Amino acid sequence: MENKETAGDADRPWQSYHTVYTNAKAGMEGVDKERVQRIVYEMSKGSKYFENEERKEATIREKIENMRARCAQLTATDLSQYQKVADKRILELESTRDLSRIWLHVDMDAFYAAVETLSNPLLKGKPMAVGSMSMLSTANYEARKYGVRAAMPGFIARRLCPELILVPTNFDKYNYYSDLTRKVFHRYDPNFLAASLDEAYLDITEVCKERGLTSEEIAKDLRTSIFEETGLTCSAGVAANRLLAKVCSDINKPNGQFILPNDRRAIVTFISSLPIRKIGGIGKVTEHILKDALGINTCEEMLQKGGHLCALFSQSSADFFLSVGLGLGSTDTPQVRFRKSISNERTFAATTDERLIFQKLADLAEMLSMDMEKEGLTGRTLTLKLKTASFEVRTRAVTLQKYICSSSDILQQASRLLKAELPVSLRLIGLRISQFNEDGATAGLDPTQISITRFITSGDATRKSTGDCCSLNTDSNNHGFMDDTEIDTCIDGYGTDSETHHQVSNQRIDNKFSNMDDSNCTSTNDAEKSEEPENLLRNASADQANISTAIGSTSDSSDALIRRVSSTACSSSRNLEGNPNNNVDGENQVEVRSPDNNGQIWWIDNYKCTICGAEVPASFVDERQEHIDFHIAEKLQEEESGIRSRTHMPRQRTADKNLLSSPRKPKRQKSTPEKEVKHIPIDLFFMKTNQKF
DNA sequence: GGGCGTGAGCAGA
DNA sequence: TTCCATCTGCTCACGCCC
Repeated sequence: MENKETAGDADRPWQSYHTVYTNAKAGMEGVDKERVQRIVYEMSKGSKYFENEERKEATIREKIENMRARCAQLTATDLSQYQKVADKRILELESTRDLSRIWLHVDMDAFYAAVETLSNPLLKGKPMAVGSMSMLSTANYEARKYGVRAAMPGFIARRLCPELILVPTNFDKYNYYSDLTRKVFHRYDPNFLAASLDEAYLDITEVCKERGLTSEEIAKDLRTSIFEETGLTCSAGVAANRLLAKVCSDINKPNGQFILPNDRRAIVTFISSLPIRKIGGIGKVTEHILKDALGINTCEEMLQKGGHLCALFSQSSADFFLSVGLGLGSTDTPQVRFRKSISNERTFAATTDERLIFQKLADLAEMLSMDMEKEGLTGRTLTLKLKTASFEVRTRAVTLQKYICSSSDILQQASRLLKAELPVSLRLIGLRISQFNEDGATAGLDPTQISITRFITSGDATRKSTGDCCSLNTDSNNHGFMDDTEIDTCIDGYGTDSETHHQVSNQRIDNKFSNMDDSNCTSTNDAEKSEEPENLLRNASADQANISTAIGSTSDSSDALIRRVSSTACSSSRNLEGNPNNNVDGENQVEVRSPDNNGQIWWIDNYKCTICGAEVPASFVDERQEHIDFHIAEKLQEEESGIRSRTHMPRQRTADKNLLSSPRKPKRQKSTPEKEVKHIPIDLFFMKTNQKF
């Protein structure tokens, strides 16, 4: 992909090692790219990761060769025909051009790093990155001068910049500052689209009119407000659509802005020389393919090679490329869209130990179940993701008759999928649930049975799809919907029982103030060391017995399941580093005190926040203060907006069994994103639109 | 042929 | 010393079934 990768490759093999680390990014203009590329290559060479990258590269090369071959087979007549198709399509696309709106894209400058510098001014002016030795989330501009950047492993970054300061992520802080920026955005466009914690799109058409200001003045005004109210700088881009606004915001980074007039000629001129990689949606692979197969380097060339694009790509892809060439993008404010999947994945030291692997699977099932419960989700497609020791990624999916959300259901199905892959050496396991129940129907039900069941249980069924959904396995009515396959799974699957959960929980507590790195997941933590293989086997047997009992629907098993759900759900709040379980003891969790009406915060047992359940020992003075500040700010914002907080709903709902019979909250109303201790999933804010237009 | 399920992969933050 | 993440949306290709 690099220009120089030809004759000198034998002497400088790193030039053909394609990584994202050498791509131009704001603040990296003066970087010695060759040095960075050499170091990245030398540190990666020979590793399994490197070998896998080479395999992937070979696959892409093969794809490109195929495309070239197909190109070569095109006759002049074929090309003429495809060119006509392209010309027609270009006219159609052009007719959709909308220059009536003014979009502004705001991008906070090195957001996480900037927030960390605000909290610790000693970091100012020093090369610093947020993340761990495994992976960096972002780097400040001082670090970028050395070639250090987001998505780079920390150990490589350290080699590039030995004095680099590494700061662990703290999503509480980022959420807090993100909320502050959003209050500002709201004043300019109440319907702004948050693309992530540090990015947003605003339709400023109306505010320009109302205030009688130009888009440039509005952008300047907004950036000033952001700085005054947060102490953080941002960059802005203004253009006729979101695709262009995003490109524009990158031009004068950091702390700058760029205005592209709503004028067709200006847009076409701007886009014509733009490298295709600058466009959102064109990543490393697409760039590689377009460049090497078709010789397309700039957006203008998308139009020039329109015939080839129509010949070689699907209609939707060709449309996207052509619209990029025309500088078209979304101008509408998209409808609110709900999330389509929810997942969890964890990397750990590669292992072939099946007991360990199943234990990690159980952890993930538990975490996923809690996340689903928090959002009141049930789904029926479960996807298991595996990354082998050689970095090969496999996914295995199953679509069920019924919607599930309980950890035991998830684990049963996931175990089935995993068993088929054994033996295998794994370094990552992930679980994803999709195909959500749009209807808010009850977990465990066959979707075809929803209507009639609702009818039968009218007035009561509605409560069952939210936080208490996981307890539905205790409902004897439910068993009518369990099919033979599921019974098989229950009998031979790796279930979990409360004892196993207890051990899992303890393991997490041990790590809860450590960074979110491999150490959380490796097999060498204390809790797992103490878990003797015999105990694991006993637990596995107990799991099977427990699940079999559940099928039998005895009241004992129901109670056990309720206790299990209750104890795990009580620990739903995650700590700052993303550790998913604060559970100490299911028994202790029953007592939950509400915050007082004045928003005062105090600590249960001198370590647990009464509002969100986050555990911060007394010795963590700064962290405690930050935590309190966060809740106070949250409270103030709620009072201002008049929106009732739902922050600790899941905790209360599951902790108090009496609430199991209370009416459920409306399902997945995301107009006000939930504030959690854990960072807010990006997609809750990101109303992703069709990139093709 | 269209819908659905599955698996792989790309992209972005 | 450390040794390449996590989460989500989306597209595409393929096979199966009606």
